[in-house]
Amino acid sequence: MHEPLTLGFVDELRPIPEATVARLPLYLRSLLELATDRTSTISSERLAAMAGVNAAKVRKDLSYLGSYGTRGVGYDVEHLLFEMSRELGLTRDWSVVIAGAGNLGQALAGYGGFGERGFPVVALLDTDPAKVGQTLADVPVCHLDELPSLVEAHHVTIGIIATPATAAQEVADRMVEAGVGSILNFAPAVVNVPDEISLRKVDLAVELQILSFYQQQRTGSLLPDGDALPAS
Amino acid sequence: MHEPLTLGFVDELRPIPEATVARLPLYLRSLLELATDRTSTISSERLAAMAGVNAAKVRKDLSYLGSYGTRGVGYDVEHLLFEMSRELGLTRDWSVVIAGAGNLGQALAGYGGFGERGFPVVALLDTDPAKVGQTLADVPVCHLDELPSLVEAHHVTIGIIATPATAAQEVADRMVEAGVGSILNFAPAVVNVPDEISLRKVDLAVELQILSFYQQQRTGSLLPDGDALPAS
DNA sequence: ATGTGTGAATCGGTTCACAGCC
DNA sequence: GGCTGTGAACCGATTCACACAT
Repeated sequence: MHEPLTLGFVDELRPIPEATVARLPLYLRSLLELATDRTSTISSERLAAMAGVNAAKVRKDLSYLGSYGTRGVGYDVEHLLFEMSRELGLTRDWSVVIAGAGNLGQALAGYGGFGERGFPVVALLDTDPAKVGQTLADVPVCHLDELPSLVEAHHVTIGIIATPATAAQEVADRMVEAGVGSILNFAPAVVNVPDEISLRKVDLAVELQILSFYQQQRTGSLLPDGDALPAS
Repeated sequence: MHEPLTLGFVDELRPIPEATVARLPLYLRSLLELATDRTSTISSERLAAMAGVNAAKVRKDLSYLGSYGTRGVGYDVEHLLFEMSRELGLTRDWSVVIAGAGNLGQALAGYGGFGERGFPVVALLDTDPAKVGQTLADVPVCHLDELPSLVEAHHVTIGIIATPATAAQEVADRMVEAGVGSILNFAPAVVNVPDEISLRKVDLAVELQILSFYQQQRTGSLLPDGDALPAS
């Protein structure tokens, strides 16, 4: 029984838990707010309140980045902001393409939040000849076949899938083939990618169905006929 | 303040783990696919492959719903579909309002996926007088002040927040006040709601930042100067 | 006195492995 | 023989609680 020697690739030798990684952007957002407020120092307690988590979690999470706090005082906002941005890889831009120039794809392209936060959208991709060549939300619509050259020209690292479910796997395959290293999938379909590619998914209908479950639990037994709450 | 030890409300006496609830919609999707294929029976192994999880997880998850499988055979697709729909509360429609008639709100309203799956969007809400009164993507745009009457008239149970971050908490408060029981928040802000309200969040920028982290880990050490592959 | 950093305890969820039923 | 259902083992993540630094 031998360890598969630090599996994967080299990696720096700090194993930041996945759950922590998922929260770092929350802290980052809070820190940015504090920075514009000219707040110079923040305690785990207050940062926790801002990020919507508890203080113990904040301290443990931040400790994975290093010992950037000062006992009895708190964390220096600027310094923490810097270290966290570095850790998250936000000291540079990461170019993005969005596959699927439909409703959702266009909205995502037009959603200011991306470019501003260091994720410039370099193209929308579609196969519909009526769409290719247009510029929607300031983003050129290219044919999906252009993917490899776009990736090369703009050093695209992230692909967003906003196509119908049926096209999702095909598009993902082509993204991986073209050299995209990370994929965010909005299509309601399971997509498979090689282990070395990062994949996250957001399924809007699934989110509603989860809410439906809990709603059902609360109202279900009381209201067989699906009417609203009786005024308490 | 009458909190019985079994926290919350009565509930049926099976405690379906949160992680399981979040996967049920995935199974549901797979089962719907199977049903249209006229497949009558499915093993945990095959269902797992379709849903992108492993077989042990499928069996444990499904066992929370009841013993609906047949040893040596598998699960009856139709029956499982029925039970799962019931459990998820999908035997009835749940009306939805979307706050924020901007880019994202409009896209969500136009996203066919919702209405089709039992979540009719009854209104977009905004405070911009230029938008109120229009019909976008077949959905009427109403003033946010209309929220209480809309909730009452259409038995709205789910609110989607697609406003700027600054408006999110205010909108959430008004939704809760109006009687909405579940909220899906797309705004990049932490919103607080009472314990009895279900809240889920989807933050697009956060998703990209998480991908950025892992991308960084892989390429980071190799490319001190922040440029991409030394092609060209 | 205050608030971080972190081992230790705990919890929820996943995986294993096999008994039980078809 | 094949596949489900489920205790038991395991693993990652959360929470606790306190020593330690300022």
